[in-house]
Amino acid sequence: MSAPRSADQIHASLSAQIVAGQLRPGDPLAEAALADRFNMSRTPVREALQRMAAEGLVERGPRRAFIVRRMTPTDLGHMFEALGEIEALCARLAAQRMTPIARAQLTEILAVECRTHDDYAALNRRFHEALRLGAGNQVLSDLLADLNRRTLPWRNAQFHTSNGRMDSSRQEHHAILQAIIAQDGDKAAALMRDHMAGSLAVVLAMIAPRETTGNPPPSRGVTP
Amino acid sequence: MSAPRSADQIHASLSAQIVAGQLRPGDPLAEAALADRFNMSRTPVREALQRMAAEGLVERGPRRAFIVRRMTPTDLGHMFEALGEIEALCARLAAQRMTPIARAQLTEILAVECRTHDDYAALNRRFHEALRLGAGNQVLSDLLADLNRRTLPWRNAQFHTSNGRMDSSRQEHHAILQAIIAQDGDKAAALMRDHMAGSLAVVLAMIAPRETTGNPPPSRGVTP
DNA sequence: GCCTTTTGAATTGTATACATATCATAATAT
DNA sequence: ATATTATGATATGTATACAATTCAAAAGGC
Repeated sequence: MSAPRSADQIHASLSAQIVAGQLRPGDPLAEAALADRFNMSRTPVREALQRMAAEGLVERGPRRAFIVRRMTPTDLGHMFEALGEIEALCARLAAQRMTPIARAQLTEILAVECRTHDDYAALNRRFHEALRLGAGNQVLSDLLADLNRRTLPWRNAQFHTSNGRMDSSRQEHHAILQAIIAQDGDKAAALMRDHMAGSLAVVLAMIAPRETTGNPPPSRGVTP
Repeated sequence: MSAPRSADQIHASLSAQIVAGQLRPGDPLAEAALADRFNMSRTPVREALQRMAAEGLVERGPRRAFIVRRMTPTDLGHMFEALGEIEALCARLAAQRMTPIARAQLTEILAVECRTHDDYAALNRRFHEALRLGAGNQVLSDLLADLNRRTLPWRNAQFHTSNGRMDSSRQEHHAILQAIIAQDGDKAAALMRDHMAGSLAVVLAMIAPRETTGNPPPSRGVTP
């Protein structure tokens, strides 16, 4: 059996709280307080925080204390651009490389009916995941997963936006699917770029007015 | 003054030894031995190793001991493909965004004469660095820096290859420069993709015959 | 003879004590 | 009154002791 390592539990718990918005950018992460809260010593807490720092989820604040990572508007723009471009790159590779079977599975994913936001979030996740797998590059897939995790605290803001976004997002997914079935890599990439830009513009518009290095509106639900 | 932190020193030292080939893939990194070698306790050694693990330079071996990261041939292919594609992406963005001044500086970099391999390695580094800056995206720039560090142990093998590669690499650089001056993003990206593929094919050809999860030939000099 | 079980050593994971740096507060001199 | 310096508290950085786990080797049963 795999031994339960304390540091891993802390890492998972803190990461989840950060991406869920329960811990917000700028919040302090004092070692002693966390050790007390998890009923553990500072050592595994430090390990978890150091790993999260390397992953870009937390940063150093005053007194070299760890704080939940803040983002300048410029940082957010760069991160979302990188996310969109690499996702577009994966779409192009997927169009070139997916097997007929994989294309059929991708079609199946989009054929599922869903009404609630949670349903659609799950569908959306499956769609993008299938595309990442279809690109056939583990490194790019890992990069996307990382960027997704790091932007999740900010993307969750999309929940409150119009339901219309859900419908247009779905149409864009189908357009991308058609391009992939046609094995038109450039078109798939261009469509995916627009798709990501559209969904992320909503986030930026919601975040820009607020102070950006501070706290994004806490909420649940993801609709890229 | 900034306090000298032991963990940072160890991290820098070990990272340098790994990318330089003095520590080779699969080599064990026992905590006690390293602590003894650096005349420090295990705590900062563990911190350095954990950060390097998150950065992808080391991995876990038997007994959960840290070892220098190994790579399957598939992993290497994925990593080099990701490197080439993102570099191409940056070239396209740079073509769209570089100011006339930045373009002039890029031209200057390529105008410098150089005869030794070290000279050319420096020129090459400056060229790619200028392009990353020109893309104007810190996140993509960081991603490239990471991928470069992680592939450095394997790319160093290129040193022994023919001098002809240096000349053709130089010609490819000039072609990319022309595309950027013409602000032709797609062409710059395509040229960069070919450029990276060409230089990395040399590495793969040299590595493929050997056992790939083991050790790359140790050497110095980089010529992407 | 081969497989299973047990036992042991060696290494990593965790806890705690101590050292050190950083920031805030207050006191003092100008 | 303001600026500067001293001083103290609080949090992080490091060292060391202990616990737990893992792998290997040897002993025993089939």
